[in-house]
Amino acid sequence: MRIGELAQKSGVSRDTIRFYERNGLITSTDEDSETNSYRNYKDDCLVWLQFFTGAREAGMSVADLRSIVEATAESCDRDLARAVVQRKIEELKERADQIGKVIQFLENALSGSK
Amino acid sequence: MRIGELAQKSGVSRDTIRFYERNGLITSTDEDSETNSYRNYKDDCLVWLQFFTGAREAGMSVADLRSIVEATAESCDRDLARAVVQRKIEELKERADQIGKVIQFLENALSGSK
DNA sequence: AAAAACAATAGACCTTTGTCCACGGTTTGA
DNA sequence: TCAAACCGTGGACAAAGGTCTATTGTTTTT
Repeated sequence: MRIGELAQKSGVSRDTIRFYERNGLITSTDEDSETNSYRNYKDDCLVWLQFFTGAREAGMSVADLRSIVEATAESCDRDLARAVVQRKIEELKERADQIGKVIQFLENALSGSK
Repeated sequence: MRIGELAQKSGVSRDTIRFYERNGLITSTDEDSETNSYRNYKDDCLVWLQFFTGAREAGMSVADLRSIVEATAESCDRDLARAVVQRKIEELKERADQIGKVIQFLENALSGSK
């Protein structure tokens, strides 16, 4: 599929898709190298983009995402991928904990101000 | 206390404290307006700064923090403050949920790649 | 075939969140 | 008293994450 379709389906703007691509988060092929230079995306790009959107909301950086994408590439060591992803999971859990603490603080503030 | 002491106690740099102050997160008084223009901070600034640090780690923006600070100011309506803080708590919970989803996705990816 | 819609690239621009620096005053300890 | 340590201001700089525009080329639609 072309970028417009992918953008529409994923809810991620064309510019952002190209930005992600420049940053190694997704890849495309040239759909027809003789006539145009349009990017062509496989269906799994859509899944990735949806993941990226959620992950960004969860506070992961583009660099984080790239390291996951890279580690899980076909060519890569399965154990390495596992380690990288495991590490990111740990970081996410820490962040979730931190959020919990902040919620606590705010709830205390609320009840303390009664 | 002066900015250096506050910085040292809070672990927040002087520059960042001034930055926060410019952005309405904390306030100071002029310790001795005749001789110098040094800022003077009350003890509760330390508590705020510690909260800010945790909240930033949790993904809250400086603007978020400012709205909390403003709403909870003495002069403000108690109910308004409650509403603002409640809203921020909701947002934090949403973020925590989002993190949970991302963790799920990553764990699936891990077990799916076996 | 002509217009409308879509795509590519390069580069400018924007916001957020700080950090660093230079320059000039103020305090403080030896 | 004199240097070291501290403080203030203003402004430059930076990195991240996009967004927008201009220009040009390709498809599609009518």
